Amino acid sequence: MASSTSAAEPLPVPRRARSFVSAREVADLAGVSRSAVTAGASVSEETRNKVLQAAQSLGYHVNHLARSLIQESSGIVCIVGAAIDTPHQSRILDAITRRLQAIDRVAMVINTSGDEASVEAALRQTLNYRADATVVLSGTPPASLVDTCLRSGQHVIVINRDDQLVGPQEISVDNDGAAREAFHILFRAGCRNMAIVTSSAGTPSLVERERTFQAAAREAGLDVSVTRAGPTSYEAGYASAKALLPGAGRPDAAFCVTDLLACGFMDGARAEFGISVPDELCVVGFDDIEQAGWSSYELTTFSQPSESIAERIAGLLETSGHGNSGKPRMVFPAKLVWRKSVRPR
Amino acid sequence: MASSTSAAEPLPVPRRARSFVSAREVADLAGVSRSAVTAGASVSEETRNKVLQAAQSLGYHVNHLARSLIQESSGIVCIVGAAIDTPHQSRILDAITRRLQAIDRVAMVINTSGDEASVEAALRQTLNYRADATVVLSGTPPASLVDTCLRSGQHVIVINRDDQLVGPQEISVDNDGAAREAFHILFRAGCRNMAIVTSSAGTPSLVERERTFQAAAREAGLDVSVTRAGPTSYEAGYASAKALLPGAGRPDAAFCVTDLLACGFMDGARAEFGISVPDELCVVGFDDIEQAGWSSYELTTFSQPSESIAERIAGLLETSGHGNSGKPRMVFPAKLVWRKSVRPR
DNA sequence: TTGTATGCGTTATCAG
DNA sequence: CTGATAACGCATACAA
Repeated sequence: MASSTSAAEPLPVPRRARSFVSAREVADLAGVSRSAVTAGASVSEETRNKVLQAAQSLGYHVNHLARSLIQESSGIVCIVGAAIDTPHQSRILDAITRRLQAIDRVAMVINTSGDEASVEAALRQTLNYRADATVVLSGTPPASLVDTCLRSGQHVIVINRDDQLVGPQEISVDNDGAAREAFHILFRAGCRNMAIVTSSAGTPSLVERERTFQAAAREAGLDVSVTRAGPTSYEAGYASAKALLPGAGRPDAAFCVTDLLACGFMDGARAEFGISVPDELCVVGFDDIEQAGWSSYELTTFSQPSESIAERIAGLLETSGHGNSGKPRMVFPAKLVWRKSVRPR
Repeated sequence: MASSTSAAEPLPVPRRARSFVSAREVADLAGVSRSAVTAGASVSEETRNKVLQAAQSLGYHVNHLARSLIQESSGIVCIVGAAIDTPHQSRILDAITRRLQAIDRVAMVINTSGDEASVEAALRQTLNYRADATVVLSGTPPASLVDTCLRSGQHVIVINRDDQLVGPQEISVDNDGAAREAFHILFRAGCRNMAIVTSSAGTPSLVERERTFQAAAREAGLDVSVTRAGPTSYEAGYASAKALLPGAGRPDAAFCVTDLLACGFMDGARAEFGISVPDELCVVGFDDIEQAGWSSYELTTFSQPSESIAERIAGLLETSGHGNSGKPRMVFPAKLVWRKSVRPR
């Protein structure tokens, strides 16, 4: 300890109340050299133990911030997403954060659900904290965002966004195949007057599902109606039912591009018109959110392989050199989950 | 390019492919001093513009990692939570991340849903990245976690955990008041044979709701049964209904300590026994998750003020000195949301 | 206003 | 194994 009463001392360091201890202090307490603290294997058992004990008693934790200054990797991965309180998005966020931890990365989540102005500010965080990569979940697409990240040489991974962006690595689900399959199971169920229930959001994957379903219908010589009652929500699904199901030429089937829409649609059909599913109306959803399996819905839908997507992200992060090159776009199949909202056969 | 064939060159700096630009480079391009780049106000309009333009064209972003090395604050806030894919938890996570961004902090989320072993590892991240604070959401309680953080002088905020921990600042919801109110509305609805549906998780707030409800019943001279069919989930609620509702002395009311349990319970009651809610069975939930408002449930429940909690957290972070002292525990009321799962009057 | 020095806690390298 | 030293990018203080 320095003498505490010497008044003449300049005391150059204000000695702010640092609560974290440095490797230097550990070395001092252990009575070893500074290098011995962070040395990997080249230390004797005894030295190692002294260091460990000192670190333990002082509560030492490596400062990743300082480490990242020199190393190429910060260990931080930014997850940019909107509507993370939504069943599907929260599940994928859950899967990603778990995976990330498993490979010793940490997730920094940027919520773009706020006002659009804050998106820019939020994005800056990604760069400010020198994230190793940025994962953009489907949703409101901050178009300039991806570009800015790429310009800074960041690793960008984009999920379920089929835009023509070059640079980012893309992971998505086979929306086309699923939409086509959705049409066929409805067709085989005998439905000939189908409707598409979607939202006004214009999310790429949603648009694709709509377009492909419509194309499949056209090929079969069928015309389908499209309803857009608002954002991608339960309420919009309910409102769609209210708007679509009265009248004479009531549809006998609905392809809801999202389970949330589907749940709302089913509830609207039942509560407002007493329609029975699947006897009078068949419904197919997308995402396989938890609620799709609840006994009030028993919704036939397509599951998004959250775990596989998260695993893939982890893989990309681990193998990636600095470039975004090499890996092609990855498309996962969306597996059909048969429940009871479509008549069998 | 350096000559690639000169064998004698020491080539001291490997010059790794740095993708991020430093303040030095901005200064060089702008033709100003290094200090001028990060200087706040003491810079001429002209200099400022040159700097801004250079920064823009180079794609410069301040390195928070380096900055945090010298400053007291890293701007990082750790959110530790389990089951973030759950309606209630995901909503609160959503609220917190939004608030945090509004006050220029960034959320690092640690998912403790994985194996218990990873919790320790995850916790270390908090310390490693020198987070300004750690917010522990209700859920699996890593007991030692809080302690370790506090020992490192970290700011710890704990939500809905009424343990006797000293040190952390606590934010919670008035579980007692709500549970008591739940009992009384069921009592006033004429119910005399009540059941509590809870989980085997042992989460502090859930335990409190159960205990208080039971106490209120006892005061009124009533005996209530308690069912625990598993974790805090829809399935457990469903299973509880299956276990509880056959038999002779079937309850006429259930207080489900969570909306997820309540939804499962209602579905079980209807699907397995054709019981009508609220005519034959009244149900009260807790959390006011989105699904509680869906027309298949119309669940009477208590809302957790996610936004207020998030706001409070932001407030604590902004005003807090280094100590955890001063602020008392904050308890928010849980507002009753009347819907249709309890008979009126 | 600008240049320069110093420190933050690491990692990496090298001489003893 | 130890000690010394050079980065890393920024902030801060001080001198020009």
